[in-house]
Amino acid sequence: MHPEFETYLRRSDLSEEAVRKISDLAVARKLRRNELLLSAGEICRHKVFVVSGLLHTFNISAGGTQHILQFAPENSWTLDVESYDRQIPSQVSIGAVEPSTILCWQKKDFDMLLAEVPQLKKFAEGLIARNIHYSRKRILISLSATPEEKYEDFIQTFPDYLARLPLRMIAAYLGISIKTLTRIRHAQLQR
Amino acid sequence: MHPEFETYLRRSDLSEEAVRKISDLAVARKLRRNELLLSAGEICRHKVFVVSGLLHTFNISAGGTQHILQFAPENSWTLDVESYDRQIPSQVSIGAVEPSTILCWQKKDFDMLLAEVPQLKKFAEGLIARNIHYSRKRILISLSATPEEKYEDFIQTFPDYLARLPLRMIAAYLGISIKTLTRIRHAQLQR
DNA sequence: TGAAATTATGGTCAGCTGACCATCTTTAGC
DNA sequence: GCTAAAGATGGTCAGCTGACCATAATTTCA
Repeated sequence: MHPEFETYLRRSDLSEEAVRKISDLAVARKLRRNELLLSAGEICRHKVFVVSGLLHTFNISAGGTQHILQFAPENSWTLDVESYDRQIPSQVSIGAVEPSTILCWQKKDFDMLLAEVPQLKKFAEGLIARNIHYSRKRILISLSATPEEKYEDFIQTFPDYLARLPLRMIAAYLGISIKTLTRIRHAQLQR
Repeated sequence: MHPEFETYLRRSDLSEEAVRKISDLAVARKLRRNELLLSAGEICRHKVFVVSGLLHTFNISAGGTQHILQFAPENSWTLDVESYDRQIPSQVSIGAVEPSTILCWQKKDFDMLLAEVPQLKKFAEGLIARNIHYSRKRILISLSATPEEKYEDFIQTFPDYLARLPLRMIAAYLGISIKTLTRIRHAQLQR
């Protein structure tokens, strides 16, 4: 039904039965470039898996500046976790950076799957742990690193994003201005 | 055995049997002011509950500047999550800001409790969700807020910390210099 | 393919921020 | 209670950073 997703799940040691059960409840959807999956103010009602393409979770501040909380490339998950968990309006938007294909589960269906498929529960816990570890790292970097160190860490951590994202989005993710990012890159060229 | 902790657990609807089972495996410990519970480089081997006092999780960067990831007041939990989960050396230290009393569980004991006490598992999941929501908020603020907005948000979110913490620690938590924090406070006095 | 939009870079400048140092106040701990 | 340490504030200054504007290159999509 959703072959790429099923391959992804099987790699994580889920049984064929579990894979089928999960996959059967997913609904596929395509997003055009710049199309929004979730707008700030709406309630996030779906768990989302990215089959192909690239999404980003962002917020536009009062002055109109964009700030990016997360990128979600193929074979990753995304949603606004607070809005999804509590079913309250989201503070952020989720949109497609590239044309993308995604799978969506209704919250009630996914909750049911988590309750009935222990392997999925275990798998989800692993994702959550990774998420927590990475958030900690990001907070520590935002506290301690210079703009140049932030950029260096970014291209080390996500080597392929440099070619897929406009620089202004990298700046919006790092919390520095595009001008500062350009200056860093210019300085690095001199070396 | 540990009355304050047991009261805390009971408030979260854990059965008396569960409370007893969890409490029985805890070992109490006292920390003097500035005493370290975990030093960077060590492996975090315990789950820790703060009965009284105040701990902080921090990192000292190359230049000698302190950066604070988290405060843990009475009735909260703390540990270095990545070091604990993977049993690898920690990048951060945990120390007592105030003289404190804590409870410690060995990782293997707590893992056993999580497996055998479903109510505890559920409870822990709630804590994890709160942690994730707050981390997201903190990342968004670090990306988008001015130093003054960060300070305002801090005293809104943690009203009582202002009286318990030296300002330099608040600055170290917000990722701004003590000088900038002083300037903000000075400016606010003028109004 | 071609026109419009987006993107990247550079110049300039104001001003915020942090580093360093000194002073005064408060707190800790014996 | 007393002494030493820690903390908070202020002055000064260099320089990093972002805002604004212009230009050139690239990409999108009709």
